[in-house]
This record gives sequence, C-alpha cells and structure tokens, in this order.
Amino acid sequence: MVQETDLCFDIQGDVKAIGVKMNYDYSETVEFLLDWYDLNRRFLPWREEPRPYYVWISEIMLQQTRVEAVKVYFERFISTLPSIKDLADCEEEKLLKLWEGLGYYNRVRNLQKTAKIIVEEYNGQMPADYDKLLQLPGIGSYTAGAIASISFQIPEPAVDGNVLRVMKRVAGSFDDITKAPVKKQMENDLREIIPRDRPGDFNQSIMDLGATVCIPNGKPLCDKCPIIHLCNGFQKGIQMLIPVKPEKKPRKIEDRTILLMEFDNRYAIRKRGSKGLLARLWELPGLDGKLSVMAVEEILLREGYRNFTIQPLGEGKHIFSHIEWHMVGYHIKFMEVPDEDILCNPDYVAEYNGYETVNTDCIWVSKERINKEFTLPSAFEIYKRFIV
DNA sequence: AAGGCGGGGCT
DNA sequence: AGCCCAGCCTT
Repeated sequence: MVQETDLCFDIQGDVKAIGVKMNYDYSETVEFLLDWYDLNRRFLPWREEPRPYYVWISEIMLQQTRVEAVKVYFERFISTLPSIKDLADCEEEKLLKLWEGLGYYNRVRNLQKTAKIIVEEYNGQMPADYDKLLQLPGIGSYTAGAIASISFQIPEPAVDGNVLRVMKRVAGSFDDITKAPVKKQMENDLREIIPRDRPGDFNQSIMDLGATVCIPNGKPLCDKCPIIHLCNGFQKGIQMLIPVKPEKKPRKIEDRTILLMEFDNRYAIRKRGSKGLLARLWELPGLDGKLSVMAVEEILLREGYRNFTIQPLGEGKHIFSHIEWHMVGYHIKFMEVPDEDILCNPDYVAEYNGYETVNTDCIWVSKERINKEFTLPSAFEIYKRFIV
C-alpha cells in the first residue's frame, strides 16, 4: 500500500516536473464498449422506449440516486403523470407526494418548472437541442447530454461521477474529479470520440460498465472488463486509488426535539420555511436541542396547553449529506386543546416563520390524510411510525 | 470555487 | 461509521 501511494505521488511529480499533460486517447475504447454493451446492457424501465419524457424523468431521478431506488418511483411517476402536459398541470402538493422519500426535492420543483416551459415555449415537446436543454431548470451538462444522446442521437457526452471514475481509471489519471475543469476536459475529450451512429449507447455503455464492473465501492471486477487491455490504471495496479477526491468536511450535528402531538385522533404537522433544508415540506413540530420531559412540559404549559400526557419515544438519528439530526421524540396526547383556533382548517397553509414554538402554524390532520396528502420527509419516519 | 441539498445501500 | 450514488443551483 505504501508502495502504491509512493508511485502515485511519483507520477504526479513527474508530470508536473516536465510540464507534460498526459492526454489519454479514448478512441480505442469505443468499439469494445459498444460490443460489451450489446451483450451486457441492463434492462431498465426507461431504457426500452427512450422517449424524451421518460429519459428526462429518469435522469433527474437518478441524480445522486441509485438505480434500484429509482425504479419504483419512475414507474409510479409515469403512470400518474403520463405526459409532460400532465406534469405541468399537476398540483404541487401531489407532485411532492410522488417524490416523497427520493430527497433533493428541488429536483421535482424544477421538473415542473421545465414542464411548464416546454408546454408554453416548445409546444409540449422536449427540444432536440443540447444548448436548449441546458437552459432548462434542473438540467445541467450531464442531463442535457444524456437526453440529447439517448433520445435524439445527438453526439454529446454525458459525464457524471460514473464516467469520471471509469475513464480516469482507464487513463490512470490522479486528477481530482470534483474539480470543474477536470469534468469539462473529460466532456471535451469524449465529444471528440463519441460515435456518431450510437452516441446514446456509448454513454450508457460507460454507465453500465461503471455500475456493474468498474464499481465505485470495493474492488473493480477487472477480469470482466472489456477494456482491461486499454486500462492504464490496471496496468499500473493503481485502479483502487482512482478516482481521486478531496476529503469531505465533517457533518454538522444538530440536536432536535420532535413532538408527536395528538388530539382527537389527529396529529399536528406544520410546513417548513421556504429556504434551506427540506424547504416547504411538512414536518412534525420540533424544538432546538434535546429537551427533557420536564422542559417540554414547561414549554407546553407556557404556550397555554393543559391536560396532556407526555410519553418518551426514544432517541433517533437522521443523516443528511451535510447535517446530522440527533433527535429525541415525545408523544404528547391532549385531552383538550386551549383554543379552537388551533384546530384550524386543514387546508390552511401558513408560512412557518422559523421561530421555534410548538403551536406555530400547526394544522391537525388524521393519519389517513397525512399518509395520502402530505409530504413528510424520511427524517421524521422514526417518529411517524408511532402514529396509529 | 465552494457549499447546500436527501436518502439509502454497501463496505 | 464512512463511503458513494446517472448532479444542479446559488453564492
């Protein structure tokens, strides 16, 4: 291991020392990748009939999300909203519910923004043009390339983490793949050699190779690789050291107290603020810090609640990409509520003002309606389970 | 250029 | 417990 690490630094040092840019010529890989793809391609719901709408929806869902997780969401989404027009016209609350559990919820909001643009400006058809696709909300260089190549046979690369991992291993390159110029260079390199007759298949062949052979976690299955004879990484025994990424910063830890408040077979939920984490989604009421039964009781009394019981629901943890919630939960059962106004109209949607109180902007909703109509992110699942 | 933004499965 | 995943947008 020490030897390999030394080798890695030696190569970088040499390259810098003599000022030579090691440009790998990917053109040799094309025919081997396509032949391998013809025999080994995965069968995916959006792949058998690659209509632009299907490819678009799947690509957005697949951003930072694994294929296995996407499959069920994709099928349900398409059957519920069979066309771009359906998506454009869908009520936002229903749309979010379709997305519930997938995460990165701005993806689905951008999806609808783009659907409306397509209906209004493109006559309901996705534009068969890379630059026009790139202009649409939620569509970046990767997704534009994927739609263009797979649906319209436009020779544009679709460079994601998969492609960067595979191709940087093949090139034996220690470039930091999180750097924008490195991705840009890869796009330019692949644009030169992408086969004009099968651009979509070429892009997908690298994705499938990355998913099944040149895998991200654990050792790549090099003995099954169709381009092992072209792979600098394998030849030098450095494939495990690639791709290179910088160290990640540790997540910030936030202590939270989650309240499952029940009255008359209804539960309190409220809408989160319009900015930041889980924006404009619904949540169980919560308070900063991990509070004791006594502290929670004191707050409730101060806010005017009377005649309730508090039952601890235990600790829970939810990990986001950049934050950890360390939670403690309480089931609070009210025999009465202080003000009829608290049992407000469930259709009433107030803007949560960020001030941490228990009763701010809560609405009281039955279990059935929560499950059917309101998007409650996975972070609350451990306490949502106690809703009976 | 860096940081925010979800959730789950694998090692 | 830490890794990564068919990234994009904002600052």
